[in-house]
Amino acid sequence: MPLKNGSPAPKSITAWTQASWNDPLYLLSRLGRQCTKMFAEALEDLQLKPRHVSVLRYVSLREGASQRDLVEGLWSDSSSVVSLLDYVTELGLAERRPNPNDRRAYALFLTKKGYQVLAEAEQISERVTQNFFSRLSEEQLDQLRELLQTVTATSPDDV
Amino acid sequence: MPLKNGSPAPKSITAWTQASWNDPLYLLSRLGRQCTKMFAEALEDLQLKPRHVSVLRYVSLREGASQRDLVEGLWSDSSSVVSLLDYVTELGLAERRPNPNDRRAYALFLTKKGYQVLAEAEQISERVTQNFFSRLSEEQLDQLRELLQTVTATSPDDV
DNA sequence: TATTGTTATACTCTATAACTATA
DNA sequence: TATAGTTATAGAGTATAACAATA
Repeated sequence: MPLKNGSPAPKSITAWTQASWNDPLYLLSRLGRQCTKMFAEALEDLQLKPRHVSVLRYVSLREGASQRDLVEGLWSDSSSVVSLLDYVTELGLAERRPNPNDRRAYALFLTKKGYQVLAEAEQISERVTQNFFSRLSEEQLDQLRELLQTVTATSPDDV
Repeated sequence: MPLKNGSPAPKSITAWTQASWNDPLYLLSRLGRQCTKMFAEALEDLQLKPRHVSVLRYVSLREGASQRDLVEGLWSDSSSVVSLLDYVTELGLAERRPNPNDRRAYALFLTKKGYQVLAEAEQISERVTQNFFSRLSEEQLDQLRELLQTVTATSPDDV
């Protein structure tokens, strides 16, 4: 039986899911966890988690960034960033170099291997994206992306 | 500077966010965590977490359900369901009654207070929804809901 | 006095496996 | 032999506060 908003829930969906079927908060929360999990599984061969890919991405786009920059960029906290960087550094993907202008801070760089692994991770990301959103047409995926961008840009915490 | 797909990233967005600005996987994952956190904070006065609201919702729509039903419906596992139910039961919101047809299983019900608190939680959910998606028009929110429904219905794990 | 990075710690969530009582 | 529920436990993720070195 169709509900007030949106499409009727497919038969395969459980009664519970029907209850939350029109709740965008629930849908977003659930899909967020689900796609993170899927991405994490696809990354296993690279010994990386999605958060590590975020670190590599960030550093690749802002060579010489400090850990403080990472904290703000990753929507994270300083102690988490320490261990994320410890990890990718141990894998030989990133380096902490001294910052000549501020002896407290590091200047972060990817190694050659770091760039290679990041490229592989990005390919995996695209594969997972195609898989996860396979039921959407290209136009619909563009639409979804734009809507999510709009919400992201204006969420209370902001970015 | 506009990127290949989607809208250009707003000025307030950090360089890092620009990097992930067109990655629907990242957007979904980030917004999912963010809205869950926001909902959790709004629920503090009721002493509930989002997962507890899911439990109440589920039981309210399937009176007499077993814990096993909850496990499947909540995309969870049996031990988590035990503690979630312990919690809402201690708050006097739900009851475990014996199932007359199967002495291994419970039949779950909400108390009168459970229904009242669920109603309050649903109001809070609507408030958070309005707030979180405030930049979307009603039509856009409907669009987003339909897109998320489409993705949900067909994700590999399925429901 | 404020900031960068580190360590220690604790709390929540999630996942697993072993167990009981019933079927 | 399989299923409903429980317990114990361990791992990941997150958050906080205290601290050292430097600004």
